[in-house]
Amino acid sequence: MVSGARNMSGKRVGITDVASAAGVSITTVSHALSGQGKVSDRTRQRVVDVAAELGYAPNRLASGLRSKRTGVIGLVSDEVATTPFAGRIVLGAQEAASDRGWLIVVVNSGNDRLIEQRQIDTLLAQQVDAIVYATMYHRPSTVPAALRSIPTVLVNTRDEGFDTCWVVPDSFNIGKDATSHLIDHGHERIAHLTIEQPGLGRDGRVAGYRAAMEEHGLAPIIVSTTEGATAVGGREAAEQLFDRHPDVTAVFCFNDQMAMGLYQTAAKHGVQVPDDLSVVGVDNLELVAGALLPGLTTIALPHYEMGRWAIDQVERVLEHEDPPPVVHERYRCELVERDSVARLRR
Amino acid sequence: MVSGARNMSGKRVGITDVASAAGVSITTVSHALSGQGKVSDRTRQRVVDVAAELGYAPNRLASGLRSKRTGVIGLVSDEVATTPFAGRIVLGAQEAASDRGWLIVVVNSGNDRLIEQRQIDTLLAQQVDAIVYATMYHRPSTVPAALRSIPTVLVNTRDEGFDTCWVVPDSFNIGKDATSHLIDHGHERIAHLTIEQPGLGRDGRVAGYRAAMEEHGLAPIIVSTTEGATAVGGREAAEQLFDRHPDVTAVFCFNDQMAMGLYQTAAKHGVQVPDDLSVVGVDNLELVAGALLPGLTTIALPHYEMGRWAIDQVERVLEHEDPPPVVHERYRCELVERDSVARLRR
DNA sequence: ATGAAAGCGCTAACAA
DNA sequence: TTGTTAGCGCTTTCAT
Repeated sequence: MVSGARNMSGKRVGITDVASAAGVSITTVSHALSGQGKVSDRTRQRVVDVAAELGYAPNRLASGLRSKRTGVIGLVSDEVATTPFAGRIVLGAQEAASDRGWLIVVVNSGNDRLIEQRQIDTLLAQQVDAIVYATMYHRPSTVPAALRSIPTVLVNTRDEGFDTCWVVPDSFNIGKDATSHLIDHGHERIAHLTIEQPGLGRDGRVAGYRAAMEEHGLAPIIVSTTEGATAVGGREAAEQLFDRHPDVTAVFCFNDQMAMGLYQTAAKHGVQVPDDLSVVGVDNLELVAGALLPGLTTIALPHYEMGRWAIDQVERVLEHEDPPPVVHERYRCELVERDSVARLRR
Repeated sequence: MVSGARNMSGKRVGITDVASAAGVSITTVSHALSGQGKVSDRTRQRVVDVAAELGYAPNRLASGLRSKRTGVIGLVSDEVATTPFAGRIVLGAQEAASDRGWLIVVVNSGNDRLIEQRQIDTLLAQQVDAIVYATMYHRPSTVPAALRSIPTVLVNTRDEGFDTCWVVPDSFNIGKDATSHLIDHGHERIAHLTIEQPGLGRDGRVAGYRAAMEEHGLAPIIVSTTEGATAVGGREAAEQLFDRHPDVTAVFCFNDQMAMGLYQTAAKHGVQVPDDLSVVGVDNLELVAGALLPGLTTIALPHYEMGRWAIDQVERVLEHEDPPPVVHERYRCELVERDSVARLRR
């Protein structure tokens, strides 16, 4: 039978319909379908068959009310629209939830504390089992106090004053791996294009870049912009770079969008990528890294994986009566090779 | 009081806690808070104050079970991650829902009918009040039969065999407006770069382009690619264009990504945008249209607005006992001017 | 192994 | 205007 089926009185098929059709009590139906309690195999099979035939699906409102478990997880994020990142986190969380028959309710605050508070209240009133709190950029945050009353997992962020599970990208190694990749290709005069504004992601990448350079006895060249991590910012930083350090042979950019700006400024100056200049970005935004010519070698941010990880942790917390130990994770990020890095010929 | 507050027995504050604290019955609390039934202003005020003080929020599971209204809307989409479009639709729906104290549950099918069916079953079991069914690209679809048992609004798509509200972009006028904009700037040899694969969005834009050209007695030049609506497809189509129609002075591209490919091929051929070639795209993807140099003039797709519209329709259907007339909408799309169109000097 | 009954927290119908 | 009572459709105790 099709889902959303009705019984003869026009109401959605309920547990009593199944019980009477199978000739058992509603308790037995509940037991047979949920796998709880003891039911003979013959009875169980009959109940399952009848339920399928009638197109029965338990009303999750009623079961949630009684069992205190709704199978709904709230996902609070600061932005869901400006970048495709949000989508990847949501998708990972969603697929992990779907595997367990759970649902994700996404709300977004637009970085407004009042709206955020209201949204969380709505989620709590809806009796969500847990909340995943995600920020679109790797940065610290102070999560609303209301989250302390419910299992919470943080994605892309952490809160000094709140001891709960979190997962972030390993920003230090993003910087180190990107830079090492360029060093491995024979480059020595390697610049880092970044943004002025401090942040967990930015600072980690800068530190990783410095570490890789120093490890090889190379002098770091850091150029930053106040324009933000966009193509415009990339152009601005690139102009500074070409002006002050015309001899660099490779550049590690804070993100793919800044790398796009660098491509544009390079073209304007008649500098060819990768022949005259090798470039590495961060994000692996298909829309940018995959679309640039030549394709941009970049480090992929593990948004999908972090979304999945968050739901794994939610399950771990919900399955254990006594709270399991709090876990933190720094995801190592993969370098995605395209065509923007050339071996330096000396 | 903070939300998610507990009473002295450690349970979440309930309606009985409020009732006894305010010295009234739970019915009166319900009436006072919901605005239903008759309650004196003094009593209402007292109840509201006490509820606020105790941090009470009604359990939406319990109220939904009784009232048959959950305040949760399901949003089914084929993709939520690959493009920022999904985000805009979700955001619009979400903000409209939030205005009404509703919640949006997003599920995505990844274009897999089986997964789609399962996701919809989960939504129905969760007793969502309505479902918004959205596709990421403007195309026809056959929605699952289960949606006929619940108020449904279609976004970016319609179903021949299912008479329900839908909203799509006005693709014909996208083509017509984009082309007219170029004609208004004095261009006459205007090509249209598009994809081979037919579709509501593609076909409408092609028709609109043809209409505008014919209206001005100009000969249409259509170049299409089998590579898909990406930068790669744009490059491929652009190569054809420069090869076969080197004299065009303006191009209307199927979307921003193809326009990006055109920019790249133009640069390779030493053709300057906009001095030698004017370009118009479609989508207004900030990541592309805003990042290209020069900035791309493009037609914005009304994803956010369609998301909001869908929730408006949901409300209209839910508020009326007897189903109100089915409504369809073709959103006229706005041209966003940047710097890729120049007046033709003859 | 199965079923009767209680009750999750609320709203709707009805009584006072 | 306020309160009493009966469920909403399930799961959970506790009998049998």
